[in-house]
Amino acid sequence: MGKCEQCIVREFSSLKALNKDELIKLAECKTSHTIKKGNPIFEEGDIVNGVYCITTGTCKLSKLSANGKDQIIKLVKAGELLGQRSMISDEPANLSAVALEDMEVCFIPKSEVLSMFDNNNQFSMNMMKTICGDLKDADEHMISISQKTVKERLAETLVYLQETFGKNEDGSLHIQLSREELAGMIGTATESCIRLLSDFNKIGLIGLIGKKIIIKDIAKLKRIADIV
Amino acid sequence: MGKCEQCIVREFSSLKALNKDELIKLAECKTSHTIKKGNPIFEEGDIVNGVYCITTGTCKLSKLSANGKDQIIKLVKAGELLGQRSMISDEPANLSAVALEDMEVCFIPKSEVLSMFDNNNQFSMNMMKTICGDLKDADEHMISISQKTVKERLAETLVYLQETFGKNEDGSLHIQLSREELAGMIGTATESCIRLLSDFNKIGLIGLIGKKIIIKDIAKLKRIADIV
DNA sequence: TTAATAATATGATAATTATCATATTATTTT
DNA sequence: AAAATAATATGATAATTATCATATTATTAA
Repeated sequence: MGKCEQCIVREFSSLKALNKDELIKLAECKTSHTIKKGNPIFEEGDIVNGVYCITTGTCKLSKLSANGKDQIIKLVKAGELLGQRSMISDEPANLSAVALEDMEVCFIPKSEVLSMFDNNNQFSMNMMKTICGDLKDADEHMISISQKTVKERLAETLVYLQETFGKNEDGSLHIQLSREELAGMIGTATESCIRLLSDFNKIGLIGLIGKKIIIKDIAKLKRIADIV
Repeated sequence: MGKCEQCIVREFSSLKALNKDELIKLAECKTSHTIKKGNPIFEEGDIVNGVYCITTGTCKLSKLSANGKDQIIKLVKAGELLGQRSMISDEPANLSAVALEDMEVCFIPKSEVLSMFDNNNQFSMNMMKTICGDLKDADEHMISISQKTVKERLAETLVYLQETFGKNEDGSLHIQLSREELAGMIGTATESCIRLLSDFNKIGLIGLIGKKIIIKDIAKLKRIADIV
């Protein structure tokens, strides 16, 4: 059982408000889990009786729609918490969380989170701020889907992926998404996504080496995305 | 200065957790305001140093995009609170709130809300749940925009408007939105929205009397919207 | 390694939606 | 009430995007 005190990722989430005693208590009740790439942490409809703290790896939060398309709502990375919304709302999960790479997560039971809410106002406030941030992001994502073209959204998403998850030594995007997943993020058909990537490749904005994507002209991508 | 104790709308928001003493204290620090139809309660970029409790009327939360289109994120009605997100995030408002009809609102200063957070856990929890609900709605709205056609979204929105805001004696939707605003809600061009309303009218799903919209076949609208 | 399967790519086409033009009808102002 | 303005309506067309078909290339399983 790892010590939460020595875990650096907690500094990046609401958990940073916890004091030494709270961290010791947390270390005793949390459970650690390994999730292999492609496997779910939880799925739509599951009762999520606590929150997951991501130690390593990244996952997608997505929802499968009637027509079989998987819309990706958000990517969640190490340091962030997962499942707060369902836990707080006392509702089954609205979205599925699936690992995009091998992950390590710690599960913190609901009773523990609620007791931290009671005893640590800063923790509650942090959690509220996080959820408010998610809400703002969701609103902006909505406007983006509604008012930007697929091309603009693809450009925007490529920039986001590089700036949020970085790149490998060869310059390619570190986070590995299939074309289908990328399409699911920007809300379009897989073929449309592939076609536009091809276009971006032809005009030298990006490079495509197998499934890898290398951003070559981020300034121009930003201009296309209209990120001012 | 009205007494919050005797105000029924508080029962419909997070404020329902407040006890008698808290309500008396609230009545002393709140300020009441009248907002005429079409006027803003706050605008994008404003610092919202508290929350508004809506006593009467409905407003739209929207964001003006670069191309001049006003995307409506959400309608907020009597009994609900307004401005929590900005207040909690300590950020300027991300959206504008504009009255769709004459409104009465009470402004509760931030200091008061924070003190209620500190002293009343149920209030904090209610507020969290509300924001989580908003987040869920935003996610679902996003998926709807991304995966449904304009026709499906229009049907969905008409059903929502009737079920949420009711209808007048003549059967027309009680909430009065211009075609432009309706288009802004479903994320399409005004002309497209008008054209589809025309189509719905021709096949008898709705009636159009001037600007008024009368839902004639809600079951079929639901089927089109794919609300199961 | 070879076969089987899945992912990526591209062409052809259809469907959806936006845009521009222009009526028509309301609403407001003078 | 008449003129001016704004909102609603509809046609014509262009642009965007989805869908279906079919290669081509990777990846996995046998």
